[in-house]
Amino acid sequence: MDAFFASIELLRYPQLKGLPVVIGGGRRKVDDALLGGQPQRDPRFIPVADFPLLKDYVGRGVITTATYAARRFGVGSAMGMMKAAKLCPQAIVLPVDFDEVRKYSRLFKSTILEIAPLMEDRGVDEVYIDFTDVPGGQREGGRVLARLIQKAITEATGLTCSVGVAPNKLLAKMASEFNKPNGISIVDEDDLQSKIWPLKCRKINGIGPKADEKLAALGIQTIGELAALTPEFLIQHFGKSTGAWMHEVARGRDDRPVVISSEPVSMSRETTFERDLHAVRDKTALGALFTELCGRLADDLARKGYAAKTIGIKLRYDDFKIATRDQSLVGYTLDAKNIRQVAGQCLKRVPLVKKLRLLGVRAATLERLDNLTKSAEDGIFQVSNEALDQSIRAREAPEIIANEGLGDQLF
DNA sequence: TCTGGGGTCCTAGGACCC
DNA sequence: TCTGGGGTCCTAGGACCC
Repeated sequence: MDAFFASIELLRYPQLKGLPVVIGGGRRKVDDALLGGQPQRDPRFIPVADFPLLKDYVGRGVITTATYAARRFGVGSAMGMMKAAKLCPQAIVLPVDFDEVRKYSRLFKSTILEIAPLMEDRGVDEVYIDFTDVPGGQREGGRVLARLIQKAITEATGLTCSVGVAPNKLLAKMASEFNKPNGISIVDEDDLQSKIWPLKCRKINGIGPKADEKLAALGIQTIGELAALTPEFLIQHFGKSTGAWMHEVARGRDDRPVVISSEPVSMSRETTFERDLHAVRDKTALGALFTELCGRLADDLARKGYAAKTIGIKLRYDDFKIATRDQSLVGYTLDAKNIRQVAGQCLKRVPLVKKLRLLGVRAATLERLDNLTKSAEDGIFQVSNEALDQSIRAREAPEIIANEGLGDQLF
């Protein structure tokens, strides 16, 4: 979907069309009292001058999406708001409306499914579609069906999307970037040298900042240059798995299937504080936030029908270093109090000297509640709170307390 | 006043088991 | 006085993606 979060807001506030708008923000939201909470005011007629500007934004948020007008100023996804404000102070800033995003996400996906049933979900605004066997899917190399899908999505949502058509997911993903917004791009094996090899390695889905930096240090900038390297050389520098993979993708080869359904692996809740917190000085606030996160995680598990065998925590310190700890239980839980208790044990094992910027709680090794019926016949069971307590007690006396006893005082 | 939140997958060492 | 070869599970960290 093109500039998904921003485009959704433009449906609500069409008067902002063509203007630089950024969506995002952290805990300290823009003053949206003006925009939300006033149902009597028709959003379409709120004067542009009444919208909050990026230059007035205060807080730690990042940009989720920028309209194409804002992108011209160098503003883009994942950029800190403060940095963006310097580049484009006059941009209008709006918070993410997650309910609305979910609504449109479901809408465009169900529209696709009516046309092509083999769809892989890749997040709120992206999917892979296998239309090998969709009737008419091969006409004009796929262009006819791509157009049909675009049209159906726009009719259903008022939003545009860009489609890449290719023999595999790797190339389709790259192709989808070629003609944004509202574009279609068709790439096949014959286009490898002309369309793929001139691209930067970073355009490969799976090569991020670290791998790109390493490649650059080896003098490799483009996918064509990557393709010229031997598998032995790549394996020597990137390891057996990554090296062999790089050799394949540089040739446009990818045999991953389109996966139409999958089970979640983990669920988590985390929050970045408005200001860095100290474990001792801010222990009341921290404790309350911690309990709140555990409660929200428990709600998520219950709503989606899962229990977890592993509970973990995540901290980000003021220097941006991350620490994680986790603990597996004898059984499965989705109880907020259990989660809070186990997560509290994890917290005792991590140094709490530096100030904290972020705190998170994670549930992993998930099992569907349907598979956890009380009967032990299938060998899986919902553990009782008593058994869970035992499991927790058996693991007390944490190995490292760099800050002797501090965790105990706190949690 | 730089730098969100929710995910997946991989690696690597150690425990433990057969 | 030298010490297998699987396998699984647990834990911590890190790269990457949307």
